[in-house]
Amino acid sequence: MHDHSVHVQCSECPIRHRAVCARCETDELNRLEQIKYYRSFQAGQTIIWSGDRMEFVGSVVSGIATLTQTMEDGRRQMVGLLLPSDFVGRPGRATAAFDVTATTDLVMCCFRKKPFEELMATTPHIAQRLLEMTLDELDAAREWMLLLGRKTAREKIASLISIIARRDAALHLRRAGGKLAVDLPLTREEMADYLGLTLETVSRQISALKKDGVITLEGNRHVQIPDLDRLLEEAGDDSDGGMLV
Amino acid sequence: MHDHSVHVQCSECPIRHRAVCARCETDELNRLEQIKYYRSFQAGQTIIWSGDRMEFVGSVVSGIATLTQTMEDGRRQMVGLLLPSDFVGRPGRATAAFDVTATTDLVMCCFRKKPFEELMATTPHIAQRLLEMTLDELDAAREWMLLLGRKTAREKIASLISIIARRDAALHLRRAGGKLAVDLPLTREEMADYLGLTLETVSRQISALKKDGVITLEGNRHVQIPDLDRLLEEAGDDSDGGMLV
DNA sequence: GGTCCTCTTTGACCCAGATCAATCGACAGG
DNA sequence: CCTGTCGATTGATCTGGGTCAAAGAGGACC
Repeated sequence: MHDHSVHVQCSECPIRHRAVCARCETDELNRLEQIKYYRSFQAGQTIIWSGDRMEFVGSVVSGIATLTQTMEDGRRQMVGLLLPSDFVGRPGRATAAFDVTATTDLVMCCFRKKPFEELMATTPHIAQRLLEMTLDELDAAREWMLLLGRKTAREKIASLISIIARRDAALHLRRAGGKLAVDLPLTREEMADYLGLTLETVSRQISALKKDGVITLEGNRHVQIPDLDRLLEEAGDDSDGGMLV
Repeated sequence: MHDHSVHVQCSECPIRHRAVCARCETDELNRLEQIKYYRSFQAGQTIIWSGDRMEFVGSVVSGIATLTQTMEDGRRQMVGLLLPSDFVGRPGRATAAFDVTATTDLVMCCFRKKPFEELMATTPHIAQRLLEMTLDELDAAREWMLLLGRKTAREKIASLISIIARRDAALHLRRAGGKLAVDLPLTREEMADYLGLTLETVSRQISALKKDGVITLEGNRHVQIPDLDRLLEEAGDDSDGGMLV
């Protein structure tokens, strides 16, 4: 579909970011220059919240946003993690029984809903592309459900790290000389919300994985993976899913 | 969108089924008479399994099918429940890291993949309709994730019952005189796989809900709901989502 | 009737992960 | 320098739901 292999700074985006904005470079959506605009959010800023409606659809250019659902008593479950190139928003009727929050400073490439819908109706490509992306997300959600329902805390942590590593690899981010490394873009608490755990358990399991040599830590966020197969095994994934070349 | 209010026997389907086949009656997909065919599966029959690919896309006419993911050691998590009018299959490339199994005798309204894809490319309506449905499924998956990650066993059971009740209501199935009742289409074990529990816990929690008067049981499968609000409260859902009427 | 067989219920016990609480490190401001 | 804040770690204890085991409740079939 896309060729994500470009590493240079995206020339179109008004801000600086680590990875090239794949969406901007190659996507069909890019044809829609007329109705496209960029929007920045600060870390911690809520973009929409339950009951409210989002007036745009768009994709993440840089930074990270999360979708979370919250119960009355405060229990929170993350239901979506939006990394660069991910799409949010629902053409057609409103969705949004969940919050969308920027966890880092965030730039999104947005399209106003109305004109976007009109364009979608006249351009089969757009709807098909969007369907493709939504189906990918649905697949990811289903793997996530397996994780939430059946995996142990240790497996959940290992899965999360390998998921982020996979995403990074897909965007051709850091792949420094054989040794695989990822930056966890989330706090322990956010990881806990992602995995359906408490932050204490997350911390303990990360420590355990470190002690067992599955990962090494540098600071709180930077994780090195000496042996990817080992990590995938810990994650309980039966297939590597062709993660890395 | 659809008008599901018809109660009569669907005149198009070659088989008999309780509810009208909403898809057959009103859907755009129905225009595709030429490439449409019906297919029956026996209860327990596996339709596709991991690694295999499904050669068709289609929607459930009658009966129930499940999508499940299985880990090497046998842990299973249901990731999709296909009730009449639900759609399965992925136009474009193959997905299917999960099994699709008929849990009851099942009839599906199928379209061969190739011609369906071609039709989708020329008919914007189809792709948009499919996108709409996929987004609905994604929303459902996200609520499911909240359930799996954060709800207690009791809340999970109450949620499952209310989800099935909602689905039944949407299809205008049984709504006998004020008192709401549903048939659980799943065994205790299947419910457990749905909810990320064990079958023993499912059984215990159903007994507990019965003892507390939230539901009454008639046989193993037939559940009466004397007070819907009470059930929704037990489910921990903050909104009734306009469930009935 | 009796005997499988599958699904379900119930009991007893245990453990993974939650909860409560203390401590630590990094960093910002005064 | 001290102090406050925020995130992370670690310890002690508790508990919801898993595990293991036994028994009940229908069918279906002989």
